[in-house]
Amino acid sequence: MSETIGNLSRKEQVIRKAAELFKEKGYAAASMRDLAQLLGIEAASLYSHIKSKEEILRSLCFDMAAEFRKSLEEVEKQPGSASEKLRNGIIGHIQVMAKDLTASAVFMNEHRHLSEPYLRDFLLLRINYINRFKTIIEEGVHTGEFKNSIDKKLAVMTLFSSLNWMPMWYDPGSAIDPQALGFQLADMLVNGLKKQ
Amino acid sequence: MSETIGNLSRKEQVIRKAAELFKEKGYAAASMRDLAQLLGIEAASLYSHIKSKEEILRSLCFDMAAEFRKSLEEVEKQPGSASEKLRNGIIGHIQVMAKDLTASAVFMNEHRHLSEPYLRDFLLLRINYINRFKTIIEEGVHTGEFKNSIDKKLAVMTLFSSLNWMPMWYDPGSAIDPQALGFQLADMLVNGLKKQ
DNA sequence: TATTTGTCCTAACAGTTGTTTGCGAATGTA
DNA sequence: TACATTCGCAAACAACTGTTAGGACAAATA
Repeated sequence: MSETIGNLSRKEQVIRKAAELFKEKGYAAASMRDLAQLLGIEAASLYSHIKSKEEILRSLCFDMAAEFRKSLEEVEKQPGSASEKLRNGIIGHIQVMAKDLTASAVFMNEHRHLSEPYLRDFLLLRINYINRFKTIIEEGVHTGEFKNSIDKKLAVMTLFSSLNWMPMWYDPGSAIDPQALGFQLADMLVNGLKKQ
Repeated sequence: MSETIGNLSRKEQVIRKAAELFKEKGYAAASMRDLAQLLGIEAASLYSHIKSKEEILRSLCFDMAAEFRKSLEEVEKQPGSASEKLRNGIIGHIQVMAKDLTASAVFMNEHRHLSEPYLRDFLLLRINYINRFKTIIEEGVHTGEFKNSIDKKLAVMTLFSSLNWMPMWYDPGSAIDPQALGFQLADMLVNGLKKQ
């Protein structure tokens, strides 16, 4: 048994479908009966695979968080100027998202429905990640690469806003592929829209 | 009757508090009993002032939409280069948001819970607004002010992502005031982080 | 004074929520 | 063959959902 259709265990199938549902309707508005119906089973049967609705959300949020963290660590290892690091950080972030747009959307929009103490843990991971980007920006301001006229909190928040909304509008079947998207996004944020 | 504490009718008080609640917990997770408790009354009493939960959401979303529209129309009237128009559009958008950060957050995050046909209407207003910004960007590319290397959809979506997340992190009591925020945001998006 | 309007109440409704229990059937392993 | 595991079901649970009905009291209006 344990058919692992397409290399996915039944539990993984449940979590995947849940991610789609959470993305579409939002965590709170998505019921376990909705989810069961999408999988062609009864709601009670879900509990053969998962412990609770929130366990699904937790696994989606924390798995994504781990991916982001891994990506940033790679970037930090490599030497280079602040703009190069920032550029690589942006590209890495986009690539992680592009690997699972659905989970990314849930990660971004639904994490607030985590209960304590998970919510606290999640937010700590998040602020740590953001602060490491902020450090890169501060480094760039310090070396004179970046303007010092811009508020650093504003800069880093604007950066993450741009990145984190990508899963909401990006169509993976479109002309621009994830890598090119990362390149262009990095260019736009670092160099701006204007010709120089 | 009709005490209008602080110039707000009871209905307006209900809608305001609802906005706070919707922002904090999300529309779907916020119950009418939660809202009633915040106002110190029973859930049933809310219905003396409003027709339904969704009516509150509708009024929040469409009132904000009208403000954004009004602001953009002002900008379009005035002559100037594409970067000037874009800059003014950004500053206007930020100012509208800053006037009501709570309603702005709801407008942005909770509009999807509108039922048809309101959702459709809302999305039409939104795409129209976005397209008018896109036109400004295209104009800038055409006149050679902006790079033509950047995908226009990407550019406009990145712009809106940055703008729309502002209510999530901006602290109105902070050092940077809404106008300076608009200036800096416009500068960052048009000219980038890098020194020129 | 009489009447309307605004505001809130208790009680209740029908439906939905996440989840548990106990069971059965099929599949894989010994 | 015997056994364990996986996967699913029906039925039920207590709690919660948005909302309605019908009434009470006070302030504003006539």
